[in-house]
Amino acid sequence: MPHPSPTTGNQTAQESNKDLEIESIDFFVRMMSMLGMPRSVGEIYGLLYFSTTPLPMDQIVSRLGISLGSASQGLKTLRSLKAVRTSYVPGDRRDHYLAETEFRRLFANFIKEEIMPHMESAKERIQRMEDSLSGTDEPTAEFYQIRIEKLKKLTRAGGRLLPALAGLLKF
Amino acid sequence: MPHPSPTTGNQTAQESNKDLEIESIDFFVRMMSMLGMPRSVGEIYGLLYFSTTPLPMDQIVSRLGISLGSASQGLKTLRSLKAVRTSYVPGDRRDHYLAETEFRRLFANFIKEEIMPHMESAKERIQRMEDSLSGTDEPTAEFYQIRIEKLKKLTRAGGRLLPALAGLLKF
DNA sequence: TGCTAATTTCATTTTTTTTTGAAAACTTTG
DNA sequence: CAAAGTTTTCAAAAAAAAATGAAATTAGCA
Repeated sequence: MPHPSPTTGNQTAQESNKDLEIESIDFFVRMMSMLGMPRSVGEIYGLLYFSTTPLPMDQIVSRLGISLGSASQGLKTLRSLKAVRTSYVPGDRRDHYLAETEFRRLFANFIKEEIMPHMESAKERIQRMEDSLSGTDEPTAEFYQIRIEKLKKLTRAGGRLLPALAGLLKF
Repeated sequence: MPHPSPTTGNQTAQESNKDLEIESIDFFVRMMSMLGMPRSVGEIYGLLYFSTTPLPMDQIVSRLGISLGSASQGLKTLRSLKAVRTSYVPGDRRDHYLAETEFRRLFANFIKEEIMPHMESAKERIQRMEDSLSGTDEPTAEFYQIRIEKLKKLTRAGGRLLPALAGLLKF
């Protein structure tokens, strides 16, 4: 089973603990998929999470057996979530990636980037509901108004609670 | 545009406010999809949410233009989330569905049913990580131990916070 | 500046998820 | 208990999402 260190001769630390790595990848693949992220994103983060050294993309590709495209795309996603960052390695032209492991920050970022924008458009949609209701004076108008009010409360609660969530995480 | 009441002659209240209905469906389709639910589930809930009367499945089918299979499957999902319930309508053999609108309860249920089971298996996976680490005495063992500890804290925090979340929703 | 390694992009393919629709399984009632 | 109405199930089709890989782009270095 040939698995030589592709460019740099640096692999000793990661060579062992294959089991750990596998469990980690498994763990994050599931975790990420709960958050609606594709498999490859979980795999990459899981690999980096237990890596003692920053890894260049081509090592991520060869170790995970995924394509260059997936790796590039996945790293882009992880970067935008601030879940990985690059670290400079002298004498190596490639970017080396490192997992960001402060979950509180990661979580806060996820909510801000992925959830809150939806809350905004939800509010607009509710506004449109009210507009479509105004001018109606049928007997059921009150029923609709109550339902709309519930949605408002829901989005209001969400809009306040979600950003506060990360702060509640007492890691 | 033929749209006769299929079996019962009861449609007056819903006939109007098509706009409201459309916005509602749109709203819940997006909301549900954020929670990983298929489109049809959001459509059904969105329709029922602004319906002044309980609706039988065949009306859900014809109003949304989805298949019987989707409707049956979607209602099953919504039932299991306690997001809809059936109400008895005298002289009608069909089940009539009603949206459950207490979001706090819905949310609590969602967390219990859809999220917590994953937390459990996450804990098992972390346990396996620790097992695979024991017996190693390489210099990097401490690094791994710290990472594992972080995961433990994460799942612990999640396991406590998530169930408490619904309680925090001050609707 | 020109050359090459590294990375990104994106049309295509593959995989996964969702929907459909028709058959099977119930259920009520005449 | 049969017939008609209702609901569920599930194999197949359709749609959506993700992965691939090769071409295009970018960036580092001589």
